[in-house]
Amino acid sequence: MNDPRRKDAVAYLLPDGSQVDLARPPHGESRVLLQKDDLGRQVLRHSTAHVLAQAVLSLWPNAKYAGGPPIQDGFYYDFDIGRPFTPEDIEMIEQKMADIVQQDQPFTREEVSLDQAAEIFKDQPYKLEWIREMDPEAGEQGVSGDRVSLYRNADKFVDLCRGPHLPSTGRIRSFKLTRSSGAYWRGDENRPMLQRIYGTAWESPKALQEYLWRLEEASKRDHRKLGPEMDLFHFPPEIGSGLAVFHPRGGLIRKIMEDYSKAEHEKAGYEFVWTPHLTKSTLLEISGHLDWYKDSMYPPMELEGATYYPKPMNCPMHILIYKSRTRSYRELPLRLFEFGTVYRFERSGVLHGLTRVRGITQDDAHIFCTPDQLQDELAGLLQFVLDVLTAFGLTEFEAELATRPEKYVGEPADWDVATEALRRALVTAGIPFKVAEGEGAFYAPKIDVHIKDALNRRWQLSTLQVDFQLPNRFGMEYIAEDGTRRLPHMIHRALFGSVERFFAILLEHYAGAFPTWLAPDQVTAIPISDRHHPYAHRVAQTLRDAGIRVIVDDSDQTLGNRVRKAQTSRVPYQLVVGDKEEEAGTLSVKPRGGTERRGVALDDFLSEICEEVRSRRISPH
RNA sequence: GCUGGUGUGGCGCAAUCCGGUAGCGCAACCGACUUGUAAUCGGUAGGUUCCCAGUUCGAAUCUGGGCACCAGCUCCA
Repeated sequence: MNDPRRKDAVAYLLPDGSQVDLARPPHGESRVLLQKDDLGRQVLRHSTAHVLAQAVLSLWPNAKYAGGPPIQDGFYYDFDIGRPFTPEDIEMIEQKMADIVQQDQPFTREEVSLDQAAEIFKDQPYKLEWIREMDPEAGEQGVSGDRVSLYRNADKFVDLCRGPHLPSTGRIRSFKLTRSSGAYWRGDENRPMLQRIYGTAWESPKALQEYLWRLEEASKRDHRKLGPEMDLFHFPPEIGSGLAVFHPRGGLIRKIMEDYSKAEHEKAGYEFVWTPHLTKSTLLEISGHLDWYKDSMYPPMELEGATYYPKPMNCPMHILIYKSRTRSYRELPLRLFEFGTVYRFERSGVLHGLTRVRGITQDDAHIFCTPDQLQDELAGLLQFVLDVLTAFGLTEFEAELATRPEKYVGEPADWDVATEALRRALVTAGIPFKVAEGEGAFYAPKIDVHIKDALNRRWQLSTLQVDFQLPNRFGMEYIAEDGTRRLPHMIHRALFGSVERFFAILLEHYAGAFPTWLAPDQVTAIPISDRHHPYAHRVAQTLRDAGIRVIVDDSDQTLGNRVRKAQTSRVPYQLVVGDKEEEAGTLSVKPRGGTERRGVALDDFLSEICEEVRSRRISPH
């Protein structure tokens, strides 16, 4: 069941063209036909969640049930049965659900008063909590005033619910319970932990199979698996959770990413700075970060009467560079860039491979400008972000405009100016975006740029923030044309977000098969027999002289064995050379995932691959 | 941090429930084969069963603590 207080109610279009508000179905209409669209799926999953709760209640009559909405790809429902669910429990529940579906029980809707609802759910403390909080005046949940809607199926199960539902449980075609785990009641870590069961439901067995395939594919290309397997990086337990080491091949990919990024930043007018990894507490007191984030920072070191912290962000240090001398309006915008590694003590449970680490390298820059320059700077910056991400083969963008949170610093009027500047930049760039109310940082509103990867998963990458607070706190100024001292505006921005996270996303996006320009090994040369070793090495040297990364597999193995290894290693090109090639000075060229071409002149291949690398083409051919 | 789960040669797994000499495949190494496009054959070596305590005649297995990882919750400057 949905949290009745949800405000994101959506309308659902019935087959006859009339609209149904999911929060308030019209009188007499409690049924929606199953359709293969998002809203149809919501209704399906919502109904399946009811069946899940019904199954749990029938197996554990004393179970307390809380709520269970449809979610991306499925649904969940929270319960309290006094202990966690075991895998055997889940199997049993799934079987019970299948029975309920088989029985084709009709869903029916009714309306009762809040008092009647409280009586019906008198043994259900979680339901009662919701009922008590419903405001009869607001009429949010019920049909009107103090009335609230319930859904039953076959008099065997009743739930507080806004609906709508499928006509009957028999309409549920394909579902599967996927996992269970603890979840705090109402998402509050100070409240009891319930046991949540997750499931998925689809309009056809085929759609379910496709979904399960996607899950399997995601797990196959999981960077935590591919990374060590491809010898790119690992997390040594001796160093500690969330602290990765990059191996030569991973380090090379990282270097290529960073080199490209630096070259683009240089072209875009950035200047490169470097700042230390430790700072006295003084700096963080001025910036305010110590007040806000002390709990998620590495603890302080006391030395010679001073207190030092590993830096949790780079911004204040860049500000000190700005402040090192008087700045004129002629110098602005001043753009300071650094690959800055920062340390944050993320809680142990949130760490996740390279996507959530404790040692984070940001492609971090701070732009200081005059108020007049702000708008142009933002528009140019947003385009720069899209251009750089596009070069890495990420081409589907969406953005979020995150506005002032409940806890913030500064003047609301400044926040409004900054937010509006960001909004206009989004409109200029023409990126689809939605507003995330209250999701901004404590000191600034921001734009978050999301990309979609090859499996259609969304990742948040870049962030752009307009900050009036830190310049204030640090007393920054510039000398304006009229000779007066003015407060500069400050833009925080990162494109990759974190190099580690971006690395992981690329690894998963490409399933390890990096475009040639990023691939640590670009070519494998395979001599057919011992007598072709010299030719293979000559070919390799010619390519290397042109900057191509080549390995020669002259190991004592059969040709088939070495070809297989080259294929499974995801190297973009394999070159097989034997008598024919050596005599003619040619190659047999087989691109990763393509078909071989024999008799290719070495020079031709060389210019092809060099052009491919130069243009950063995504797939080899 | 919280709830639950997992931890066995480099990798993937078996033996764990019910305590009794830790096994298999791949990879590695050695040898033979000299190959025309996804796994040649034969042999060898490799283990503090995550760590520390405890129970026991005996612990990979049971108990306690720690570390690391996994799923989710909460958090994410």
